[in-house]
Amino acid sequence: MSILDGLNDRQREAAGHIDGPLLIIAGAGSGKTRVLTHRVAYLIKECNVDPYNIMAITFTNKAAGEMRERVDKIVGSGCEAVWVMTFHATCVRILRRHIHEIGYDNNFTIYDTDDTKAAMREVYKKLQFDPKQLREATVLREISNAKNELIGPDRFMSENAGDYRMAQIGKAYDLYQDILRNNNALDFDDLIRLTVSLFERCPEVLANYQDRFRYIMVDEYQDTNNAQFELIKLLAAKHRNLCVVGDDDQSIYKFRGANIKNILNFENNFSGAKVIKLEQNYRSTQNILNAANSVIAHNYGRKPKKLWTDRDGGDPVFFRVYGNGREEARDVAEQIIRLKRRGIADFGDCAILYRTNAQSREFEEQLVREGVPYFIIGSVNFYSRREIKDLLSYLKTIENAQDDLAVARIINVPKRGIGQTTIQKVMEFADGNNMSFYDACTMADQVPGLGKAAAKIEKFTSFIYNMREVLAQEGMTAVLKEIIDETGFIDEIKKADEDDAEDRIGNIEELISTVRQYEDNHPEATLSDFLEEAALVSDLDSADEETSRVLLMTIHSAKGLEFPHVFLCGMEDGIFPGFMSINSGNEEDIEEERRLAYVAITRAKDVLNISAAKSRMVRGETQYLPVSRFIKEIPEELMESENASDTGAGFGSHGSSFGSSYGNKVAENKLLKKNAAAFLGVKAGTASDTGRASQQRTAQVNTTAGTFTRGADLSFGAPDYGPGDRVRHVKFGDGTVKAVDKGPRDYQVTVEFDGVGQKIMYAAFAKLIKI
DNA sequence: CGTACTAGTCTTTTT
DNA sequence: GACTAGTACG
Repeated sequence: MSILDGLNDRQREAAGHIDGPLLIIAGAGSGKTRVLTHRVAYLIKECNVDPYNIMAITFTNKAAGEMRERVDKIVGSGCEAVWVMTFHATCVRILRRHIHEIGYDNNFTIYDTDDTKAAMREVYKKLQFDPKQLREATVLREISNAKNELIGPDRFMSENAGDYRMAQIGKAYDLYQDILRNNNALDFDDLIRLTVSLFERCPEVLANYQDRFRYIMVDEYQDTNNAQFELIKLLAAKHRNLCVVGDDDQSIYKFRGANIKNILNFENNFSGAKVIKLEQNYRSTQNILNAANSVIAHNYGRKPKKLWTDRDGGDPVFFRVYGNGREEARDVAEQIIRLKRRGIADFGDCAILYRTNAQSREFEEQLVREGVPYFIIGSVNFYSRREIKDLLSYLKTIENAQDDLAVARIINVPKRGIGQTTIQKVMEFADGNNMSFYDACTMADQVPGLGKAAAKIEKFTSFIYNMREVLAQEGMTAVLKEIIDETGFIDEIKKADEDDAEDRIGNIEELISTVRQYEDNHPEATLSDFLEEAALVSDLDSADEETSRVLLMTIHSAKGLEFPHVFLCGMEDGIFPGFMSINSGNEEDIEEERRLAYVAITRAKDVLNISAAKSRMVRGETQYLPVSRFIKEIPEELMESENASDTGAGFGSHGSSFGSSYGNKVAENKLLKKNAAAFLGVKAGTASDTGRASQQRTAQVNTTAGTFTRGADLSFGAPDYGPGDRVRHVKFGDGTVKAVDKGPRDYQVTVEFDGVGQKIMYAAFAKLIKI
């Protein structure tokens, strides 16, 4: 009995092809992970390949983990030596060993997007650039693009000397690299780029890895950028046993440098390549596949393929149009509840997908209101939350204080009375004496013009010094707890703002237990090992631990996942496809969005619900957008459409209650919004109590102004509840109002929440609903 | 030096 | 609408 039994013919052919370049075009749901894992097992078990000689590269930790697990299962012990890692982790591993050979320090830290922005702000200060003329984000994007093309600062500057704007960017690039270098830091793009340059400049290092990795596999090959392509090409050059798996129709990462040509031209780049297509889909119903096939057929220049399944028919694709975004969200929540109640699906079988993260809020609100358990993936990565980053910066500083940005981040967190001017002075001193910021801090008494601040800095450095002792004696969990206790970190958060203090403290607790777990599982690991892992982890990696909750995520995050019931929302021109791609006038941008639509549709196993809204709040403005062009690309006979817009004039519906005529509704709404705010403002001036009269008055205002009295506007009006009333909060649930106090800006409300306890919050912020 | 408020920007998508 | 950098004031 062979390992390859149980695969279909195509899959078996792919997994069993061992020598020479191989391209596997794997349609959505065609079992590509299965093929990859079986191939690894086959190499080891039946071809006697040493696991040490095999490498599999993925894009996400999740994919890597999954593959590792499945290989373990088939092969059993002995496959630990196989490298199954992300591109970034692979490069880090190589660079940690060899980067000194191209003049860097092996002990580098890794900068995430936030750190990168901070570094760029530094650049702007030094070069006296004006962010209004040239945005930091633009420069960072250009730098990233350059790095993906393996263009360093020198080449960038010489190639762009003629163009003023680009020359400015070149200067920024150059200084940005200096700053990273001084902080002993690499950004994500550097990890790849410098590995390539290591290989190019040190042939013996390259030869070493070429000999080691005789069999190389790359997952999601359509997402590789040029730097990653070079990396693979170099590694595979000797043995040419390169197997790449991908789907050109699912290439959705152009914005971060992915080059779809890598997969389209694979046969040209690797002569003698074999190409195998996997077109049988094991996931979706035929109806869903037909919809996906019809949409993607509108793209040009793709590798022709057509998914098929033996799951005949199935439900039609449901398409509903709502009056506005809130109706859409509410109805999706209700539909999910109905599915659950009828025993058709569990919460965990449902996923809500959208184009942009900003769309998640409305769904979150409605799900909370309906009491549906949910989990949002990706809005804010755990490790980039402020309190977490602060604590990680402490750990970084304790580990080695070479990263100026990390030190500067925490030197006054919690408040130590060390202000911006003091930091500035120390920085100048550090620059002038060619030392790190932290080293300058340790000799604060010699920095001119510090005065009393010097003593405060001294206290800080001696604190760090003590923590290093604790780390050495008691380990990382202990230091982390010590930092939190000694600095009064949690009290500071409690003091700062009442609203999300709970969340933040919860995050901190989670960090502590993560560190403890890590320490337990890796007794030999150092603090820097942990920090490295933290730098390369994303939110998505924890997705499958969430079992019985509705998952909310962007379509990008959903790639590679599948759900019995998918709700694909916000299908409007301007949202999906987005304005950017419509306005660019470049058909390629629309094609990229269409591929994204294809990815979205093919996530659904059993039922696909698509929805759009006639009007929607975008960036604080109501927009009226037409139904997405992609909807029209789905044949009518596959769809069941419904106009689900709420025609009643109740709370939440736009326009109708004002008896407005058609015409320029957007402008009209803006005007009404202004008037409503002004009206409320007047009332606020006179409302000195929270008694019944003002309650009624506000209630009246609310009906008149409809949905316009939300958010900041409300801060002028008195709340429509008072002590003793029952209220509902989106996060904390139901509770009883204890007190309402008028504060300087807003009403402070004290509520005793059932089971959650007492909270003090601002009325405008809390958005409490009287029940 | 810290705060409290204002003005301006921003939105695609993420390893 | 949300967030952030910048500014005026205590």
